[in-house]
Amino acid sequence: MINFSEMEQKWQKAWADSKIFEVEPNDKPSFMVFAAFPYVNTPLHIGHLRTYAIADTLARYERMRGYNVLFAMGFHATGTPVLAFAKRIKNNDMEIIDELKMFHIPEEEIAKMVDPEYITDYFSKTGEESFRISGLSIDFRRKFISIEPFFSKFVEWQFGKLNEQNLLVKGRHPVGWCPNENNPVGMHDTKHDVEPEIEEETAIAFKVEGEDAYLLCTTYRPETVFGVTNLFVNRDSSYVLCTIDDSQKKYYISKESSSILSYQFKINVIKEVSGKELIDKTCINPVNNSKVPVYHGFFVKPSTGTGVVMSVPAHAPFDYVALERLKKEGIPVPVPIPVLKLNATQNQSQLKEIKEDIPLAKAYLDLLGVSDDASEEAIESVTKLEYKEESRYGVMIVKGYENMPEPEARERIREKLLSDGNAIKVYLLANAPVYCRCGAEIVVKIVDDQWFLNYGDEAWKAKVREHLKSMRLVPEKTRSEFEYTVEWLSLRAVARAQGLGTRFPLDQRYIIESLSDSTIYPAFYTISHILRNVEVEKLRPEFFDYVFLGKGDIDSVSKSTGIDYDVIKRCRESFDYWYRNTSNHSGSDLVQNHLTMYIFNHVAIFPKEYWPKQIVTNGMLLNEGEKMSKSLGNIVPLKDGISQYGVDPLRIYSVANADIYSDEDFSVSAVKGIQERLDYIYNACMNLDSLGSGELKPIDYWLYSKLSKKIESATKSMDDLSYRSAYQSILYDSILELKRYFARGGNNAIVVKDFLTSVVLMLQPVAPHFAEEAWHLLGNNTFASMEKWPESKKDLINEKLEKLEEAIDSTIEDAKMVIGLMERKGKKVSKVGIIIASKWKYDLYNKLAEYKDQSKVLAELGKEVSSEVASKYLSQLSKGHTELSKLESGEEDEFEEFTDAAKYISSILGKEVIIEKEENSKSERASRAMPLKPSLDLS
RNA sequence: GCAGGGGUGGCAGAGUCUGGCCAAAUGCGGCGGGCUUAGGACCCGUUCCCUUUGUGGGUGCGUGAGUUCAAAUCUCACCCCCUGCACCA
Repeated sequence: MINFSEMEQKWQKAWADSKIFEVEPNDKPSFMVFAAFPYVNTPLHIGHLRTYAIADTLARYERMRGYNVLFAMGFHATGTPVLAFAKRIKNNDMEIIDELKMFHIPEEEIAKMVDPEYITDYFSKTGEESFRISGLSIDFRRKFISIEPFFSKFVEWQFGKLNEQNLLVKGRHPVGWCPNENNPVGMHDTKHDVEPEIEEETAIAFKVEGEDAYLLCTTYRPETVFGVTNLFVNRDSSYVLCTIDDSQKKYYISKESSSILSYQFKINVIKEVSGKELIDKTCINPVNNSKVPVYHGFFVKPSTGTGVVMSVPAHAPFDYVALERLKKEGIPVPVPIPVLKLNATQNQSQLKEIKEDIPLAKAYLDLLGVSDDASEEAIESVTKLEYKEESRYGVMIVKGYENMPEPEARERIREKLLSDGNAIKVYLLANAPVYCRCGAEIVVKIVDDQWFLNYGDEAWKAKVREHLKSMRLVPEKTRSEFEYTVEWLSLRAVARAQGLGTRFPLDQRYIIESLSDSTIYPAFYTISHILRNVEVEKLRPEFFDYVFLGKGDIDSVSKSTGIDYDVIKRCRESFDYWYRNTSNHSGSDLVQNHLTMYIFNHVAIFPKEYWPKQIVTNGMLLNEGEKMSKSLGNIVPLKDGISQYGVDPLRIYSVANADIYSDEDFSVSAVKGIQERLDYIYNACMNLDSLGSGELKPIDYWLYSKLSKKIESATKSMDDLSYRSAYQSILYDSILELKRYFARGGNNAIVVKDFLTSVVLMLQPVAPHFAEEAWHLLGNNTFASMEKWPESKKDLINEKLEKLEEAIDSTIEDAKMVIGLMERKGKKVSKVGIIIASKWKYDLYNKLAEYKDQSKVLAELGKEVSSEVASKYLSQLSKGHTELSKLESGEEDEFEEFTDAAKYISSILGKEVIIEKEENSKSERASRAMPLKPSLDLS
């Protein structure tokens, strides 16, 4: 068995010593590969390997195809995670400490991780180490961390460029907010890690009759405003009359909501009233001026929305039930007014029959058997079903909106209400209540002085859309997701109050948000190693303008910045050379944010020739069907995985075992299977000396034919990044072919060496250490990593021979089956007769293939066979509709090939084998022989 | 809800774009056999059902319908699963 770790260390050292992956511009075409920044506070586990292994496979392949390839990497450290990490260590949080111990991080190191700087330092070092032992062909000189001062200079320049184009805007934005701590809250700041889900709702104003005031109702379904029969308030709650923002209108809303909404609006309370007082009032429906009374709604919660609800008993189970309960109290209640019906033609709702005279809300209550006095949960479930089905099958019956599907009507009516000034937008927490870790209940706040990057800018979007069309996306099916994201991105907040990173140039109080500072970072790889020797203060905008945009000239830039002429020149040349042909690699989860922003920012900042060319995304590596996660404790640290299985088997597994886009499951037995296959190839290389020499036999040509085809198809697959199918053929199939070659009597050292040489070179991109080792075993002394990808020799492809060999295999299969049957029946088989079809059968076969018409073939029949026999044969051939194609081999070829293979067949079957021609055979089964399907006679 | 991906044999996972050579690659697992002191490794056979001196038939690729001489593959509807939905890396 190969000692993987010994072998891997040997070649990693050799690559590092020879600096073959430290690249500079030369006269070859360039190709630059980079993979998403790993975040610097997590040790790498085998789940991380996949993206990098795929990127490296591409890098190594393109290198073999004649490109000068740069593979670069760096680390991401901006934002709050590193700070949060340090805080947790400081608080002696055992969860995180145990996790670090799982990665074998010594306690004394963990102790030092109270210092953020130490964290980034430690993980960037160990991270690099992990990349090195993964055999990635990275130019490590260019590594940087996103919080290094020289990178900040670059980000400042980037934001300057965005600002020049007016893409940075200041505005309002709703966020989850803790009123106690006065801080925005994300998922990580809440109890039980719930994401505060902010929902935009409509609040419709109903004028109070005879009073200069409105009742403000929040609703999810503005389209039902036409069906409002009354309003509901809670008679036991307190309400206030107030103004909202600068409007002159006065509104009644619940007291609780007035304080919740005060984070969104300027609310000025005029007076407090009780719910009871409101019940005496009558309101006017803004859409049809109908008079609607105000009732007590048992389900109305003052903390939800505005604490005022519009009642649509025809379509809302709660409203219907509330009115029924009031009826029992002897209060006269209104008749439901329907606004939509279920579309009869498409209706697949759970309602078995729809009775026109029963309100849908009632129909759904009956369907689920929920009575008027049921629990709120029960009514809630009816509501869910009804809303879902009405939204799917419902069409409006309201005048002016007839037959309009419900979702469309909802939007239209909402827009109308807003533009007429009859409604206002409010934000609610959809999953309220959500609590901050401090215990306070979270509200929605609108922050005013937030800076945004305006991805909604139409001109910008248009450029992105256009460029996206020309980009290569792998796999292609991610395109629709990109397109969707381009449309969906609008304002993105780019300034944060806390965290590591670059100060926001337009307001020094803020830090640039951490996804926004890493959108064009790959460009920095082209010059980062050069800038290591330049003082940070010298990296003024005009330097970057020249390097990335070609603005100005070296002399003046050199004068104003103090940077050496040659350094500037070298930077410009390096960027211009490397950044034209790039491939960005990442996990598929980044399509919706980072990767799309990557395109946006490039398009905004760089000249067109440097825009992104290719994005490759891959699925996750799972462990036993579960995402590898700290909480599940199923993480295999990368270093452990490598020392246990060897990095090459892991690389092959993560690159070639599954379709690139789908998630794959980590399987120890599959990795072992790969080790064994590498071992087989390794041994084959070792044992070349024991093979013979001499003239080439058919089986040698067969192997050459297989090899040539393999190179051809593998090359195509590699070009398509279909690594799975490429390595299926390069690794798995090659071994099956070699095994068959030897079994079939192949024994030619030169042929096998040619075969292995190509296979080993083709393995180089995924299994570089192994390939180097095998390459040297085969007598070479160069680096396989720098060799050329093998060329297919088309003239060695021999379909005829392959068909004949296939015929031999299928004959063996048939014989095995029949022997099995006979022996099960107690008949002993000692001899297998293989009878090759007569020449005339080949002739007729070819004619039929050509004419596709039996009668035409029969018309030309010669004397060697009766028309009766011939037509029977022909009809057998045309059985099934598969088209026949002309045979390349004839009777003689087949006879010779089978004769040659007799020993092979005999050895597999364990029986004596006799090959004969149909015309020479005395067997009664002889006539059953067909071209490439000899008849069998067992005795 | 919106968007994206997916549902194939005991399991994993190809095949779907470009319909036929697909009872469906490959791997794992199971079973039987060989080798071995034994285990591992390795090698051979087998792994939907029926039938058979053969290359035949049936059922079958989430469910239902359709197109076609022919459907895992194309069309439509439905059901189910996974992922993402923003200021968070």
